[in-house]
Amino acid sequence: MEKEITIYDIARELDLSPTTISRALNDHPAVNQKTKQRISDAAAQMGYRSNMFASNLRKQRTNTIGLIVPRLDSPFHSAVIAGIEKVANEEGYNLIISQSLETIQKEVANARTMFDSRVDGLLVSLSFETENLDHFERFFNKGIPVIFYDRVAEHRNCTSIVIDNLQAAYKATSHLIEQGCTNIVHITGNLKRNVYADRLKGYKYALIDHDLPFTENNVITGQMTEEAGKLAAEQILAMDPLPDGIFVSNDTCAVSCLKTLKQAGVSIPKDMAVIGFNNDLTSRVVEPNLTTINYPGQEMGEVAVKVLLMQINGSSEGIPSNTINLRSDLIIRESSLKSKATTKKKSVAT
Amino acid sequence: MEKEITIYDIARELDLSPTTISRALNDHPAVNQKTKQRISDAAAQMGYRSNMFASNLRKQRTNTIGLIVPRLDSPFHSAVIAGIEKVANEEGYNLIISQSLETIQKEVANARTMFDSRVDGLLVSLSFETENLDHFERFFNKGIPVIFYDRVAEHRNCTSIVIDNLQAAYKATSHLIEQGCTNIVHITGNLKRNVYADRLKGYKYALIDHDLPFTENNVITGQMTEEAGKLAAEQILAMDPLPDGIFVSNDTCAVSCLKTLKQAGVSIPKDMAVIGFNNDLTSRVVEPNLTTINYPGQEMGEVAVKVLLMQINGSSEGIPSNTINLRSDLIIRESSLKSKATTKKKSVAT
DNA sequence: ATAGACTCTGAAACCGATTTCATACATTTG
DNA sequence: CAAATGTATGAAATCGGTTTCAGAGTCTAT
Repeated sequence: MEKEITIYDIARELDLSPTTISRALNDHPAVNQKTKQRISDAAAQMGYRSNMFASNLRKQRTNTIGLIVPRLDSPFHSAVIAGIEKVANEEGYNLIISQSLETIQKEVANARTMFDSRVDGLLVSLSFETENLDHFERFFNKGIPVIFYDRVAEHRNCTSIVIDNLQAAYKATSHLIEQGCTNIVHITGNLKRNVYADRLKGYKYALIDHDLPFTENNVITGQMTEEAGKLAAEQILAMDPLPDGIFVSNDTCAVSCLKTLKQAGVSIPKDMAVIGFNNDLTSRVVEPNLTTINYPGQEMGEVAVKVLLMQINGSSEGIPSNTINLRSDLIIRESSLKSKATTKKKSVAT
Repeated sequence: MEKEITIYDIARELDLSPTTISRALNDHPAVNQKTKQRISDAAAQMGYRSNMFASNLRKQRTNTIGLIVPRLDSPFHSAVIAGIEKVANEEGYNLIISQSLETIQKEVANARTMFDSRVDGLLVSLSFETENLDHFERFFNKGIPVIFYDRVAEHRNCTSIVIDNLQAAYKATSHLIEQGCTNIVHITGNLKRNVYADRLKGYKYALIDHDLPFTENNVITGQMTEEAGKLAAEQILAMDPLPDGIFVSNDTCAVSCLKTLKQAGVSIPKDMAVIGFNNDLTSRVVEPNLTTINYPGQEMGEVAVKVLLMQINGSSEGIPSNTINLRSDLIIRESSLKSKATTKKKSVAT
């Protein structure tokens, strides 16, 4: 186990050329079956392992995909990463991960590192601050596939993986309206990001379609953190009249908001019905249990890698699709049920 | 941006040898300062980027560290990974991540991939199933540093990063006893893993030191998942007499157990006081809020990488320490307060 | 003045796999 | 039977940095 075995050692051992060894190990058709078997056996017996660097250097390919996420310590992104790792691993690809911590500066630096690491493809979920895609230009120029998921941006030759945020928000808001809410507040994140912009639209269209007025004053934007939920609750408590429904763009924030409202003596859902987004564990823990949108994180990760690998291997010819929509569900729990209807599950996207 | 620039291109441009270019870019002392500056300027201007594969191939070093975790979608491991990524990134190291999904079979496969990827060092938190360290032998043999964190195992030349699980569990259990509990159940995970074995010991010693009997029947082992918490609660409800305190080895499981007990009509903390472990978000959401051990995940990740990098760079000579203990705190909340003491924070480890 | 030390630069070998081009031999076809 | 086709293998160039060894030029000390 001391010295590394190379194809030259195997070649010497079997009295063949390195060329043939290389071809045999790559299952090249121009090598005799019996020879292949001999070589394969010898390689295993000698404890040979391919040197990826020599191989990559020559092939100009790395078998590595890069991933840039806003935060690693988020339930949603953890689920996505778990899905990504699973598929990448199965397909024999390495995964390099880095986080932007929601800043454009780190996102740019990460993109550069990924580029220098010569990843074969890149998966990205954008930071709050990102305004444009200049830092990915080099990838586009070199034809390295880039796929955006969840927090996406439009680009001529990039595929995006999302859920139908507009429709999900529309259903959530409509559900509140059906429960009798007429004055609904929406708490959401940075509207530069499609996920929040689309949810706002869904909220707005639902109001309009049900002949309820839409007003900017009922939209609170923030960081969507635990802290932000608390602040939003305080803002809500200062409203006059008080709203009777709240639709929040993520569960962490929704739960913290709900808790703060409760502490202030608001009865949920009687005084105010609340809906979150993501179906995190906390949505099932908080009391009352939180109505929310089930967001298929793991599946989103798996799909993203699969599509990326197809693009890397050039086998995505027939599939021009620029945006892939995953299904999401409205999960109705106590926090939104003003009427005593039985809990049910509604499917809202394609 | 089409063709890649190499040091040969720069050499030709400046009428120097590739040798000098290489040395200059690596800040080798034997190159004149002015020459270095010229080269550095030209490199920047020409858009040069080093080819890591050529470099790695020659240097037999990869600037990459590997990470094997049980699950990527766990709040604790997410925090650790965030810490690891932060430091690794700052120090210019790439990170390759894979998950064992708690199986020995995947852990072995992951270790092999990491080895073939020639990582410079490896960080590992063991799976439930792992019995021995045979799959890391090749790393030991080649002198590639391996560091275990959280779920660790003893090995002559491996450093471990942990918290003092025994002491934390001892304090948690003692706190329950101080609150008047005399019949305490302990819910924990696979006792092959140090974290669970040590917590069991801490629980046991606390009982003994307070002259309370220890009995196997009060120890429930399981998968520590949401589901496992529910099952444990059912098992507890079938006990006669019912216990008056429960110490659970993680928050997810504790919360689910607490919820199930509440639904069955048990009053928390009056009938049963409950303590968890980890200080996950859910511990602050559940009602009553869960007393728990604060577990410094992010810090653990940061320390683990720092120590690993010291070992990689051979600068850890003076530091023989084989185990590094991080501080943890008992965070007292409502779920354990039978008496109406004010909430306080106790520090329990060094 | 000259050996010895010091500073800076370059030629060429090297890391280990892949790939192009050539070739030797066997087999098939007209 | 000669030409064409197919099969199996190898020599050598290549990917792009790094490193060893040698050497040229400059400076210090005896």
